[in-house]
Amino acid sequence: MGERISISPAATLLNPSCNRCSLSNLCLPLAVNQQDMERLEDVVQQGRTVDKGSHIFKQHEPFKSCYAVRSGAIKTYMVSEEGDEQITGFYLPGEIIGLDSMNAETYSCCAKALDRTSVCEIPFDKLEDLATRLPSLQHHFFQLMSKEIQESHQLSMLLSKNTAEERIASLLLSLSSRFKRRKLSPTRFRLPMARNDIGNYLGLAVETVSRVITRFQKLGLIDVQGRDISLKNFEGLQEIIKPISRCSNE
Amino acid sequence: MGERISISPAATLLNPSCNRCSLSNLCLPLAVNQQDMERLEDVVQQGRTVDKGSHIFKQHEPFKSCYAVRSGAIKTYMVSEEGDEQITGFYLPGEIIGLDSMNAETYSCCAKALDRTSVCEIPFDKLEDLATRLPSLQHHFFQLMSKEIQESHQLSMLLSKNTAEERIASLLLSLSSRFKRRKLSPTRFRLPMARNDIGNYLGLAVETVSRVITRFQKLGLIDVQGRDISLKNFEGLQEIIKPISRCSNE
DNA sequence: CGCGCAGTTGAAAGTTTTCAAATGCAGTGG
DNA sequence: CCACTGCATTTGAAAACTTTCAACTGCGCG
Repeated sequence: MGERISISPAATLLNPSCNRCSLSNLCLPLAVNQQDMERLEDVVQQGRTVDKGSHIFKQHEPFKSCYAVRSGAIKTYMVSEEGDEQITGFYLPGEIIGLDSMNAETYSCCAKALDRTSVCEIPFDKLEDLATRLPSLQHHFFQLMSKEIQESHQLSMLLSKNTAEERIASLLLSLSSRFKRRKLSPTRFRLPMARNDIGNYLGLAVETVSRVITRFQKLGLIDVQGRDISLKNFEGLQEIIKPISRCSNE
Repeated sequence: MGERISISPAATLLNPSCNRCSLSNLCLPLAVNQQDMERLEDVVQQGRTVDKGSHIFKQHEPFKSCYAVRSGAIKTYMVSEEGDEQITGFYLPGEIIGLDSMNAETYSCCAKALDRTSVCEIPFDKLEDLATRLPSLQHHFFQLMSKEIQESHQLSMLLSKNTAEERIASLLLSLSSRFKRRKLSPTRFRLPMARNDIGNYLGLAVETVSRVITRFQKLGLIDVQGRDISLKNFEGLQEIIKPISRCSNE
């Protein structure tokens, strides 16, 4: 299949004043000096662009790099022998994929662009090397990975204990907060993924996703037009999900 | 309640020849020189013992350390506002807990001993510090964390796509391979956790767990006596679960 | 303009859960 | 040492949520 990969003509996201990606405060928010900055730029290769539907990497390919999403959106998924996919995450600009493959010779999942997507490549060997010299980089990656574990645990919790409505409300609010983080509207956004993907990710049939979204619409919680969503009643959605809280003092 | 914590009188697991824990080839399999070894020993505090039912740490407590399990077994779980637990993992000797809290000021889950359990404490600040000087230690922790992400993703997959039978077969085989790793019998072992915990972890009602286990017994796949299990038909169990495989070439 | 896929909706079918209750096991105290 | 209490486990039957199957609608693109 045509995995069309091209180099973006101009690094439009670069901030010309310091030659630094405008998203770096999200994916690599490091306080480093000029010299370290240059080292970092030597490691991170900016500007690879992939078309919608193309892979950034595939399961079982040799693991070489992690990637930071610059624009677009990515889904990662594992494939079983029977051929069914399990989506393990959706990744938006400023987020990093490939962290789950750092323990192996090969990628443990596939990464596919949900839209036309631009990524920065972070070769793992160079990253490891630099991290030993840049404590803040090491610290940052420990944090990133730890966060990924935590989020995956929360997904497990969602899948294990929550109803279809709770799962979908939770996903919507997660997307909302991630858009907000990027200074975009937390209440009006376009879903980067198909209903199919939502269902797959949340362990629900497509039809269930559709029904729940329709129900939310009827309840006045959201307003949907295809993939365009606006959250009308934020608190209502929050009440649907069950937030994590303090450990019981048994 | 009574969180009785004591210091083990003698570090019985230490290998006297090199003063190194006999499990270190599992949790910290590093090729380091004598000097680095001493640094490492300065960081890892061995020999804290907790009674069955006691916590090693609790959600929302200040995060200070990760812990390596030396003996016994631990479950980690998150607690929601409503008070219901979600178990995020079972940890056996040679495995490390707390990796999901390295991105925050506080622990993101509780860790409770399923049996009388001994742990080695690994203060995070010292670990980070040493990791910048010991590339192999940094590498090892990247691997550990990556593996944890991967395993959590696989759990998500299990919860999202698989039936009760597949989930339980999968857990049994996971435990089996982890006992094998410790040179214990992979076919006969004692479950460290209650049926309740299994159900919680796998997103099933206790009753379902009980029924499936009974069914496996009737099918001749396993032989159960309370928590003592022997896997009679290993291949049969493997056929029940759907293994991960190569990415489809779409 | 029509094909094709994404999304929606309805009704029946299935797992799994919930509710209820019995049984077993273990630690406690008499 | 045994009865007792409490918790873990098992089992049965009904209820519930979600899935599956089928069919229809809608939108984007060639």
